[in-house]
Amino acid sequence: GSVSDMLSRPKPWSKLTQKGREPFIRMQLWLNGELGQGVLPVQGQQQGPVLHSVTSLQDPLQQGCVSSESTPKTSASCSPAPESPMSSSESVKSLTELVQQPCPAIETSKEGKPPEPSDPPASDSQPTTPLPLSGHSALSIQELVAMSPELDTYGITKRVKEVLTDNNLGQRLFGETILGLTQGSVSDLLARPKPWHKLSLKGREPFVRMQLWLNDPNNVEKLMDMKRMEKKAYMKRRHSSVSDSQPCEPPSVGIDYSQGASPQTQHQLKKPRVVLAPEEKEALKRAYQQKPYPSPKTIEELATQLNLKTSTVINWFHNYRSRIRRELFIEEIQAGSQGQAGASDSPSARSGRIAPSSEGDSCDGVEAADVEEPGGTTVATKSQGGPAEVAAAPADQEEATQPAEKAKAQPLSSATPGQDNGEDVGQPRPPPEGLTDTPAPVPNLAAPAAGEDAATSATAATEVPGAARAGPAERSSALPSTSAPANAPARRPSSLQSLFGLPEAAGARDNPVRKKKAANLNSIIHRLEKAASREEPIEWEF
DNA sequence: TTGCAGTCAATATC
DNA sequence: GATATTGACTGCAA
Repeated sequence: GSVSDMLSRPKPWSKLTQKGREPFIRMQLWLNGELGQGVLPVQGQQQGPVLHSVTSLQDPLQQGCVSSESTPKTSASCSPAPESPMSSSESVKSLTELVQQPCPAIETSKEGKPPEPSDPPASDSQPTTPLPLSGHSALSIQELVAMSPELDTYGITKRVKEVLTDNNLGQRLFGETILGLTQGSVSDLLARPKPWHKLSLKGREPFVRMQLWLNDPNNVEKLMDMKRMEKKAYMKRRHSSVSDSQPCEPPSVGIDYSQGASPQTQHQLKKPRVVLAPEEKEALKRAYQQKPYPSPKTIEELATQLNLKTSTVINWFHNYRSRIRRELFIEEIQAGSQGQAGASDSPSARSGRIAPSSEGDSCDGVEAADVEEPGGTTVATKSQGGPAEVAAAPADQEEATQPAEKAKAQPLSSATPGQDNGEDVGQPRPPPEGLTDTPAPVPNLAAPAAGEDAATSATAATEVPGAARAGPAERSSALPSTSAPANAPARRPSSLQSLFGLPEAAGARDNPVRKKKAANLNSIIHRLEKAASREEPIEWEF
């Protein structure tokens, strides 16, 4: 609590008492890398000699491997901290160099992690956590991250991808060896890196590792070695298993996370993964469009109607929101680089990437929805009225939330009130109380087959334009709104486009973009709604 | 308590 | 076989 308070409402130095300054000194030292982890004498004793107590904390850090990071497996990676306490001013500098320059010390592979492939088991206890940036970076990775200068996450991932593909190195190997992440995470990270400033300290870690790895002149070599070793181990295992007539072990080499319980038991214990049917996803997406933050009641209903567990619905919304947010990030990046100096290569390339994701129903629900027709003509209609409609949420409707949303989002879209499915499409709704909303039942799952797309788009469709409009509060912050006043819906599109550097034309068909925007809008709206319902005076920084 | 970030890991897709 | 997608989970912050 104290920390939270201090971080959010720091007092000016001059107003702090000696004691009050202590935490700041600690923070500064920590930022400078002079304060390692260790047990802080919380309260008490350290009184007077603030610095004294603080300095005493250095020790733990300098001793060899830092903990959390390095896996116990092999101690090899824990080289003693070569560089001890850096002076505050220097620390940052050296760190910068460390991260930005060739870093021979990054001993990514070998000992750092999965020990000999031949004995994969070792790793399973701690599947993740590998790597050890050892060598001169005896600083814990967290410290490196904390002190790291802003990194170009997009550029880093781009380079990593290049190196990996050029050398025919897989994500799995790279992830497990260098990042301590699983293949899926790596894939995700490489495909959709978040901008540095949007990352938490933890989220920055993989990027710092990647940067360090890129700086390592022997990076590829090391990874290749690992690859070879894995292969060797695999063959070895295969042989032995065959000869032992053992049920074949999972083919994956290296880190064998599947170890532990016998495969069979494991299998039985595992609960099957839920796989949502396309219709279910559609329904959820539609529900999302209506209400990105459904109330528990709505969730219940959705779950019931879709015959899903409420937790599944909840998770779905969480994941969806979060993924959409991420998509937006990339778009921002792309737009940014695009906009800038012709942003050479990358941008274009990326755009390609994005699109795909959006099309699929990956996360962009929103998108999926609106997509379609270039010209924006979505076939929206399709009102499904359909039966299947998961009636989403009657209940919700009342939720204050909607109003705001509609108030904003909808306006644009709808010139057509009421649209078929009643999805909120509505005209600009008045104030919060807006119970008015038409209950937009959860979209019908059964969207008319007709042009699926179209169908899907239905809802969104109606809002397509809106999507664009969705105005991104968040974004706006990033980009000066070139335009329109917050409430000028009509103009939104253009402003967004400019924000994203999307040519009008392109924008029209660039569904993905719009979708994201729509999603973003939803989120913003939700907040607004919340605020509205609370009647809290809120200052929005758009 | 709620929402989110970051991940894992199963599954789908290429 | 490698990579992409995605439901679920953990931990943290507000």
